[in-house]
Amino acid sequence: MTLPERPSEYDPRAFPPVAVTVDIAVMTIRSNDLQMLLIERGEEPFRGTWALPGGFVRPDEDPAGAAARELAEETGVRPESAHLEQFGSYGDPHRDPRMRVITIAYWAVCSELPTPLPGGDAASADLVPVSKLESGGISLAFDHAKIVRDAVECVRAKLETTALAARFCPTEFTITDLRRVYETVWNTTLDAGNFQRKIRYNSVFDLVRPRRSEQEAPLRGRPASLWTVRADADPTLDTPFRRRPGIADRHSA
Amino acid sequence: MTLPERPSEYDPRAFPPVAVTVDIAVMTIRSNDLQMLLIERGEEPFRGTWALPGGFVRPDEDPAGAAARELAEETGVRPESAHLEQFGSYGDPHRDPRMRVITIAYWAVCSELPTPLPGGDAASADLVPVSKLESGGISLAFDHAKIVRDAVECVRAKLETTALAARFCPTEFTITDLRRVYETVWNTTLDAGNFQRKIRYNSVFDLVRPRRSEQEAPLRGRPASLWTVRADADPTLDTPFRRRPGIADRHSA
DNA sequence: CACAAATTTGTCTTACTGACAATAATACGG
DNA sequence: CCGTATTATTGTCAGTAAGACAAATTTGTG
Repeated sequence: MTLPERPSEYDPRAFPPVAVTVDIAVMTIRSNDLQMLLIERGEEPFRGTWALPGGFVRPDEDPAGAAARELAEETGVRPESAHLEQFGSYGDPHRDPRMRVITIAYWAVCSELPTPLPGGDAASADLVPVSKLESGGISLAFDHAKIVRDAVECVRAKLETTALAARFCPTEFTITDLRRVYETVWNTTLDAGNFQRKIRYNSVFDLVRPRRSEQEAPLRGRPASLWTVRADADPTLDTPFRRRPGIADRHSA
Repeated sequence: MTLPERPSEYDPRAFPPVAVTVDIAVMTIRSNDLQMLLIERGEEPFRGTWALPGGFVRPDEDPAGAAARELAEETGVRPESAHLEQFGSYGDPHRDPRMRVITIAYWAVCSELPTPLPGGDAASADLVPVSKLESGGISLAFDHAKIVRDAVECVRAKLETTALAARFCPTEFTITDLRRVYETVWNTTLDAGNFQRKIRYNSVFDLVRPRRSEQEAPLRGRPASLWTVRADADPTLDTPFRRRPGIADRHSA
């Protein structure tokens, strides 16, 4: 059941107006750190405060389309080069002081985020380390702090069961690249040898070239082979990776 | 960012009206079958068609509150006796022929669902086997078929990592009760001995009484001990249960 | 050529799973 | 009281995967 049955309520204007928006938590790895794209609000309320990029769902648009459009408009990320996924809705009656706003939240993961341009309605845009957001070092507009927390947890959890980690990398990547993604996002360290084995066993990953090409990052040591993900989406891993609670924390040192 | 910055767009009435609803996929186990509570619509559109219970999010209400209220109103389930969880939003511009309606979808799991009363705005309400919904034997209003599919998958997946299965049972249950939940929801069979071991090892479950009390169902055989879940919520299992693809299908015979 | 720095492979121990057998506790019918 | 049916619980054993390391391989550099 979606609409009430009493005829008086058929008239949409009988209800106070509601706005529907999308907010997008775009994550990437930069300088060995999980970072999130935030914008600095140019208008009240929360002028000058950091917030998630987002915007209205247009009348002819479904939310997923709106998210893809906003992603392109505000971050310059081509929708097909990023993984975009809905993870929840936030509709506290007073989350926006101006009026009732229900937002549908998406997370996105991409490699090679173009340097953020202060386009759209944002005063400026920047990548912010997720660790700073989690430690409360940066306060966010509206209820975006909670949305960010939930988005990060979604991505962390999804690394366990799917090949999402590869979305942080270019189409071709080394196993070490992939391991660094896990280590960065989970903020932990993983044994290189054991990790190698898991990837190699997983039918989701494909060996592309036995040797990494030139000019790539580590100029010393044995060159690594290049791999890809077999399917386009984020396929589920044959055997999941589990985050172990007791693993040493890289930042605790 | 949640609202556009151009002053002309501050006025909510500049936007075509949008309605926000919640829809709830209530699941329980009845007659050894996973069943979902559906209502038969009493009004157009889709009069006489089965649909998920749900309704408007009121102006002063957050979506979770609306879901809990509708759950109580339309199914008689006390919110604290069920596990209610949001799992997605559905906002295709034409999912409701009358106007733009965005719905926030919840799934709920409970034991002992009171016999559904055709209250609220529904012509009638009934429990329907999920197998019938999955086989396409019953067609649903709006996009509720997809919502149902997603809800069932959410619950199936959540059985893997959390103690949600216990929500299908009364507070005290036997390990066999719990195993039947897994078997029913996943439509599979599990080895009783191995299942026993997993539950016993899991710190989430607590032995309550060494012997099941009288008058309980199986009047023959060795009586089973009673167990509970340690915490209130649906805590994550120490070691997850994995759905194996190749397990024998109980309905294939 | 020795060395450093990576990647990759190997070894060994431990833990968990799945299949299946054995034991324990109860009801019931003689 | 005894044997049998039935269910719950415990035990066994082989196969698989994980974690901790160690070793070998491949390259660049001095």
